[in-house]
Amino acid sequence: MENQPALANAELALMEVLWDHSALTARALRERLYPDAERAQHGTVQRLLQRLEDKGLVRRDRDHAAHLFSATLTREQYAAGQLETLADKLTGGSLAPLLTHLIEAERISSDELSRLRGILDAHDEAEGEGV
Amino acid sequence: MENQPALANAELALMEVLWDHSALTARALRERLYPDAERAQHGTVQRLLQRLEDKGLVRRDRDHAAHLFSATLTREQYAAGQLETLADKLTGGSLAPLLTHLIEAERISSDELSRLRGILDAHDEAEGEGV
DNA sequence: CGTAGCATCCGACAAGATGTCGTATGCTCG
DNA sequence: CGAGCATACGACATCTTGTCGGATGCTACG
Repeated sequence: MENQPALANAELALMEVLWDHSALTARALRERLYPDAERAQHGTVQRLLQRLEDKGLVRRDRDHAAHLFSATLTREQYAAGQLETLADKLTGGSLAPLLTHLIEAERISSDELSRLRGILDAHDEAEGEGV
Repeated sequence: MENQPALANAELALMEVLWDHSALTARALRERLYPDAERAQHGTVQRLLQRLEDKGLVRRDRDHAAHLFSATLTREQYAAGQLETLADKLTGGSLAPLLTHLIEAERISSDELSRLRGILDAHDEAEGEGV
């Protein structure tokens, strides 16, 4: 409901790394993000990390000399949140209009379509078992 | 493909008006966007309109003393484009992961779910008739 | 204990996007 | 022609983002 804020390029790039490696130090992050940097750029990473922490997307484990950083959300959770935000802003929270158009405009492969159908069906089954 | 750029607040507000009224003059737009403005703010609307035109989201009919402005995309088209952009950025273009999470997290009402199912089914039928 | 070395913290800044104006210029109609 | 309204557009203040650089802090080792 609180509409996850969108991430900018460098922030997203950093999150991508965190999504692929459960917990990393700022140094490890820097090595992956700026492998061939002349300048240290360690400050840059710290800054990004701090702002991401402020936004609630990164958790910081202070129990080590060099803090360990990890994502608070999975990529899928973040993505789903962005989708909700989008729907809230544009279609009153409803996903149907978005999907409808994408399908009608033939922008969704049949593979993808059957995958979606599979998701709905799977959910139906779960439904039967009560929550 | 070309990833429609996202719209900021004032721009989106203006598009909302255009989506509700096929073609309007800048003046009509201003009256709806800033109904109780002290200052004229006509320049602001013109500026927004111009930037939106640059982004390709607004079309301008110059055949009248006061140009007539209209949206080049429907709200649904724009929304669908945003959804695609989102999927491209976060899930390699695939929608399934987004939907999966939303459904599993019970963020989609059953109403919405049957609507989605309806969309998929409708598409199946159309399928049979060839393109 | 002192200090080298690496981490964190945080102020600063440039660049770009946004929203807002003000003004110059242009068109139309009486 | 001139009034009145439109458009064109430069200018600005504000925000966000990405980047540094330097101050401060912690740790480990001689």
